[in-house]
Amino acid sequence: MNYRQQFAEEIYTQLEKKLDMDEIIPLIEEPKYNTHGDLAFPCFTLAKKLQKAPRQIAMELSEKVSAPFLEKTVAAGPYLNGFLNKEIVSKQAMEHINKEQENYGSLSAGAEKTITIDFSSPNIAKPFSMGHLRSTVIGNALANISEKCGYKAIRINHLGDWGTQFGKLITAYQLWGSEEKVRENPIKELFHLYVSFHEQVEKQPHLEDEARFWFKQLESGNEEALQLWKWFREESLKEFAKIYELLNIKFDSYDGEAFYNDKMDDVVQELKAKDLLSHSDGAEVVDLTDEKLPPCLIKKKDGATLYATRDLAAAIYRKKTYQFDKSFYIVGQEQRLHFQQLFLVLQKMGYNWAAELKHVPFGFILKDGKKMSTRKGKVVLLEDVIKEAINLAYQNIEAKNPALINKEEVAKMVGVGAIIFHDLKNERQNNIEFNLDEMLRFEGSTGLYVQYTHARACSILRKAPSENNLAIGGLTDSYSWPIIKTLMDFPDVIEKSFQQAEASVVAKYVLKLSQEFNKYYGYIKILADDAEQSSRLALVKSVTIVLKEGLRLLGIKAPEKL
RNA sequence: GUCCCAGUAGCUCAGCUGGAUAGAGCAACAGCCUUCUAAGCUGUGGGUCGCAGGUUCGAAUCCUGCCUGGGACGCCA
Repeated sequence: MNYRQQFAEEIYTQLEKKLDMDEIIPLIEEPKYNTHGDLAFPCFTLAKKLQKAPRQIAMELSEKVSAPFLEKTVAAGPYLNGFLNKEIVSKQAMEHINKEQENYGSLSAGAEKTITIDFSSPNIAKPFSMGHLRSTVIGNALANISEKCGYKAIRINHLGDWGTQFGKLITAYQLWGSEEKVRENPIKELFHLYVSFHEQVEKQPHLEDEARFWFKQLESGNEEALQLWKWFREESLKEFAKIYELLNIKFDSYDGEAFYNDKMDDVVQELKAKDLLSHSDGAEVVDLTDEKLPPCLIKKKDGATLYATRDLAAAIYRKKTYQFDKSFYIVGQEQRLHFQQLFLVLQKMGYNWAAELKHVPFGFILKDGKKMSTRKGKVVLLEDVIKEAINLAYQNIEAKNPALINKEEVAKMVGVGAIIFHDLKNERQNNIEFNLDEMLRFEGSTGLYVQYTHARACSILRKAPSENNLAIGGLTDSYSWPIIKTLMDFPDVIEKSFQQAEASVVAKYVLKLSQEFNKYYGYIKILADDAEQSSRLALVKSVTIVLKEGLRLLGIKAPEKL
């Protein structure tokens, strides 16, 4: 079904080996304008080799190249353009998709391989911010896409459940906290305490010492501190679980920072044994001047470890535990340097598998062009945003289709879908200006647009005479053709999105397919009772299969009725 | 100061590993529901692709410099 490859082969034989297949394949492109056909081969590179004008080469090739899957080849200036045989190609494509169903587009590149994906990783006792949403949504989509490529994906939520902020929190709790309030609304109350601490510390600097003291107590196993920490952690996890439930995301591991506390000593010892540690201003570091990077800090002056130490321990532990072939870290772009350092240190330790570690950075969510500040408590709560989206979706359903049976359920799919899609439709590196109105928009290039298209298509299938036993024939009209071609692109889209670790590739794809289908829907009466009806229905069915699967990869549900 | 990311229509963004005439959505305006879900479709207007060089048969795309915005740069994560 790979016509690009076949087209290249035809050219290859006709060229009598003047160019290798490896040289021809990347040259083949899709013409920008459909009047130019489906495949194009520019002859510029050949012109030099053959000492002939590109136009002439194209002309000569057009007379020679032919194959059953090609309707014709035409020389258009320096290009050799190939037109696919719509009858044969469309029949094959639709038969294939309807046979494979949701497995269409699955790849085997990752078969027998494992990938760990570190994502979401919220901080305990702090609200789930919009920034964490990005990591969560991108990571989940990439995990799904990895699985589609054949990998076994391990979803790891590397919780921020350790660190000096707990000293601050315990201090604040003992001064101003109440058990009752925390139980009532854990995250809000804990976050309130955290914010209060930062407010008060300006007037009472000794609070910092108090916080340090309590963190020290925590580290050395003080029972009181430990009990509080455990409690805060549990309450926070309960809150996060609500959000993951709404987003329909599950993890294989919640081993966060605290989990590695007892595993860092070994790492430090190993670094010492391998003679990688050096002293600098009282701290212990791995020097990276050869790599033109600032040194990687391993231990503070006071002997405490740092996040680099923790991440080293985590990487080594994960390699041992999961035997991964690849490992992704879905973490904001501001931590680029940290991951560069981390991977280099692992290399220096002799771990060649460090080459398979990949930081997948993403842009900020900005408020008025600036990074949102969490310390001052000015944060938009994700849970509120999701609830608002669901609520709005519900109102829309009430207005447009009040007879719908399971309105609450569908509203949830639509509202959550809107938020996920809004995040995934653009390249992850772009910064996003926080804009609630835009997130909750339900027209144009949105998740709903895709869901709506899917529901429309499903509606047609419900009305079709008999959905089963479709006698699929080829479709040759110009309205179905772009859909067929886009449907055929799906496997390539999966591959590309995985290689680039870019879920937006899939999001853009489902938008494009939806757009083409909606045009078709407008022009063609699908249920018209004529000889091609079953073929058209096969096309509609193919579209629903691919849209549903594409949305699933992004983490979005595709209701059959809207 | 050094390094990283970005700069394309009024706004938000596409543009595949260089290829033919620069593409969507939103916003504006004009149309399309007795007929498969109008949360849709069709049409119109709107561009010195940040600036200046360079490489090439060919540059929005690659290289260099500059400008603008954001970020990172040792004891937070």
